[in-house]
Amino acid sequence: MIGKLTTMFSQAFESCGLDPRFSRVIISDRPDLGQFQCNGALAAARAEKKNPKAIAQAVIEALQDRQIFSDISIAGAGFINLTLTDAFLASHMEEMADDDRLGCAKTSQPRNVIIDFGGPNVAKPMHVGHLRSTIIGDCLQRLLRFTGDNVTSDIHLGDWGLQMGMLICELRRRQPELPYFDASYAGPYPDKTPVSIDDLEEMYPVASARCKGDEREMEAARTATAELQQGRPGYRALWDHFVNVSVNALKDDFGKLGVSFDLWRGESYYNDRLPGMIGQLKERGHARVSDGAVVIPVSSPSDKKEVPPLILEKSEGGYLYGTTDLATIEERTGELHADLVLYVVDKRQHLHFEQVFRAARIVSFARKAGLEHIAFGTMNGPDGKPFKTRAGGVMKLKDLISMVTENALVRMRENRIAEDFDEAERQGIARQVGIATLKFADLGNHRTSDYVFDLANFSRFEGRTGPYLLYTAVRIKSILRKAKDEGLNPGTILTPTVPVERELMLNLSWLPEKITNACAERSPNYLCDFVYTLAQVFSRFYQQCHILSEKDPAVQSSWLALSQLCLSELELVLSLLGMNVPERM
RNA sequence: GCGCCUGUAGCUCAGUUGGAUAGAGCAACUGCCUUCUAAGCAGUAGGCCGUAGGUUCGAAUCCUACCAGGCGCGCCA
Repeated sequence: MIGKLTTMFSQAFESCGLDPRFSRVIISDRPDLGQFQCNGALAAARAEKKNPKAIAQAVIEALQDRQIFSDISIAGAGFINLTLTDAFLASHMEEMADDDRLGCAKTSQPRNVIIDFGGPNVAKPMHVGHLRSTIIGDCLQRLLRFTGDNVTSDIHLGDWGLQMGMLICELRRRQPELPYFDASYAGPYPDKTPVSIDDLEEMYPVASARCKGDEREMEAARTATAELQQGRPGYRALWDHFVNVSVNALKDDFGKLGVSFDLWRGESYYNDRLPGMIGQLKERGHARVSDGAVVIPVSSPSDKKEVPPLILEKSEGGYLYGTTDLATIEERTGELHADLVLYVVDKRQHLHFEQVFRAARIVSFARKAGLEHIAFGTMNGPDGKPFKTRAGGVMKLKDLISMVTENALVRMRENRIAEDFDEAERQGIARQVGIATLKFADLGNHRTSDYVFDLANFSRFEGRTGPYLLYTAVRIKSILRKAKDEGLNPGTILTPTVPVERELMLNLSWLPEKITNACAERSPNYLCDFVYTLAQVFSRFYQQCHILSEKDPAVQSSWLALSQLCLSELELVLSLLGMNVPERM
């Protein structure tokens, strides 16, 4: 709808000899004065040094199809307020309801987009810190796919860094007799893993602390990492076990969140191309040796701050994650033909991406592709510091999910919801409610702002929450089901009979632009805002217009159609946010 | 030290490219379930948008300075 109106205004601006970029129509923030507004006359007046009211007047007169408006007026300094006729609004609803994409066009120029998110590490359990990257990234892949881009998601597993060396050393300390550590052993190595996921999760913090506290241990870990990266067979065999065990556990976690990836590549995937890449970059004069390390200088004279070079190879021979990141870009823009690569990563890593992106451009790996760091804020505890559990550790994602699911079950029992459903269905509903609580609490915040991780936020069922949205959608499903049982079906959408119905129609008409906007800004919270407002308006409509007992059959079938459209929008947006609506609850 | 980010109701946060009277939710208070699920709806109250200047017809939004907090700054990821 906004698109339609903006197009009309663009033409009007142009025919008045004005720049059409001023013509944007927006949702009115003075609903008492109009449903939509165009403030472009004010901006154009400044550019043209003319009277804004006169420009507004001229634009209005140049407008085609004015019969769709019941009111066009100029107010204040030159605001143009617009109100649609009820007839046009209703016919627009019909149009949306008839379209299986609800009026949301697919892009005519699909891009190859790669989204890199999740970012879990081998041997480290997924914790609440991974939540944001995962659900923001997943939302973006759903969104861009819906708008027509060709999206590939890649988990980019952290399977190749120093933590691997630490783990190798830690296991060697504990079980030195294993064949993996014997350099003279010729194989074959055992098929059975020497460690479980629980072992790994327990070992990593111990190993990490030991290395931090002891320079010799750290040195040993670095050496082991370098040997692994150079292909020492025993270490590679051991590493395979670490990775397999971790990936199985990760698939389980991501499965619970309803998140999937097209590619499960890790840093190790690029290992073989690193030496060649570095050699080539040295030859081409982009990389040079500095303090024993191989680096690409990326600073530029216009920098306000000092930008350190990107280190490709450490002085003792190991690679860093920037090295694989650079190789990854070469592959993504080359073999994978990416037009756009999104990195959904904590904003504290901003400088790192600045370095990597600059390096990629300097060495021409970026080609014409856009490289974007989709930064998000840090998750803090109530004390403003990174979140810790009461015991002082980080909370595992697995435990958080069980907690929200359990909370949902408790609430269902209290409210006597789903009492007569079978156990499996009740569990299913609790899971969906739990996940919706979690995702909405997170996605509802603006991406870049830090936020306080408060367990209460993830256990709330009233107000602006995921469960409220599911509840609203489920109530609509229930009405439609009952209507169907009585032989009542959605029909033609008629002009509104009460103000709240008109308001519902207006909100429904905003969907396509809200989606476009969320995409353009890579901001899931715009979708959250929209879907919450829509649910609120529907709830008011639901309160005021009793559908099943409506006497006038034409009005009743119109209301059913409107409810159906509302449900379709809710389900669409919730699915983009990664939430499923139960059939009943 | 340099750089980046944040500061909006008691609390948690929106505010979509400078617009008219700054919005939600939670918490508080008042009403509404013998009609579609009360995880709901209606209403009351709550603000010097960190502070001070500046640009503009117009600023929470842009610029400058200051205050407060967070984060980052060459061989971790």
